[in-house]
Amino acid sequence: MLMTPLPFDPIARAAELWDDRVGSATSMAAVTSVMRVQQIIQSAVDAALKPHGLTFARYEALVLLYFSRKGALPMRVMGERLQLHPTSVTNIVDRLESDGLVRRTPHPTDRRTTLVEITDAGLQRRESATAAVVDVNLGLKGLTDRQTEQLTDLLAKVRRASGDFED
Amino acid sequence: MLMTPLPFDPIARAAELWDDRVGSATSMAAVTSVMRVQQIIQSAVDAALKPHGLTFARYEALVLLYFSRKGALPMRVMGERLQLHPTSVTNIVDRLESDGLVRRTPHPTDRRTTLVEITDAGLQRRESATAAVVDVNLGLKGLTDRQTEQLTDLLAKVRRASGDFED
DNA sequence: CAGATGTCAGTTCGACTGAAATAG
DNA sequence: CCTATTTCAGTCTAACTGACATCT
Repeated sequence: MLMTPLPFDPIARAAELWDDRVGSATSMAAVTSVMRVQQIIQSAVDAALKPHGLTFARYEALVLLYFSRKGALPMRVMGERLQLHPTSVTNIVDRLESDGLVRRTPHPTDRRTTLVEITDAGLQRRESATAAVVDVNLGLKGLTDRQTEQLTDLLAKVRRASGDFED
Repeated sequence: MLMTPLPFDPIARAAELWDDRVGSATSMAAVTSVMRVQQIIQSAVDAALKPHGLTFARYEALVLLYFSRKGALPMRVMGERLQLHPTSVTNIVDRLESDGLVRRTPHPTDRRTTLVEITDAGLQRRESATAAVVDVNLGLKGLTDRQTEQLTDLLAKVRRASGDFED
């Protein structure tokens, strides 16, 4: 969607009002900022992936399989890693499979579980799509490498405190 | 959705693999972190708002009107501020209006534009919902006030560089 | 006339709930 | 019997496209 920039920072302005009327604006501003930056990244990445016939969710699934030791994972594990609802995993794998990027395989020992394996076409698609995504990542403009690491660290603290991971 | 934490930081681990195989992992890790934290916040806020019959998008619209000088704004301005597609504004206002939280009014001079005005019920709903949201904001745990401000500042740099606002 | 504003119809996406089938 | 894994049917949200009516 085409978006013309506002002539001021709407989050900073909302924070002033919030502080006046509600109090504790610092965390509200941070929350709103995260939501907004996610929106910016999501639309940039989706636009970059569109020519490759992928959404960000499907691209993430493809990358997860690519990174896995055997190029294959159980559906349940995919849901765990990507923090997806089981039915969302089914949905996403359905679409990847109908595009031939992924293949369902029976698990050798546990007949309940379905293995999802990335195909050669999937590997190729991941590669071409990644080039597009990297351009956008580098489009995390405005930050030095040092600041980018700071951002990741701060967000990791939030994630850990929210039970996203342990250790 | 119920989520058990992973025993490691999946983003840090992915960054190692990414670095090995793709390069430039720092911005990839930051991007993934933003996406993940947004997901955490979104589901926490949605859960907090559900008893109040609001989604985050509708709550944001309510707050925007509450903050506006006259408690009323044209649809187009709402879309601009909330970065929403015109049809999404129509959709969201439709639902708020059918819940009696908002009212469509003709613009006094420009007959093309529709003003959206927050009702008394809307003001009350915003107030009760805000209590729930503030609890979640304070649930941006793991960060000191100083770190929260740092986070907002870093994200503001990204937003500015992406043309989210000027000045 | 061109441009702005809002709506409508219809599609896509992904999260969700509840239920079921199958297997451990 | 109870639990785990996946799927299916259907709902809900919100973004999007394209078309349109209305108005400046």
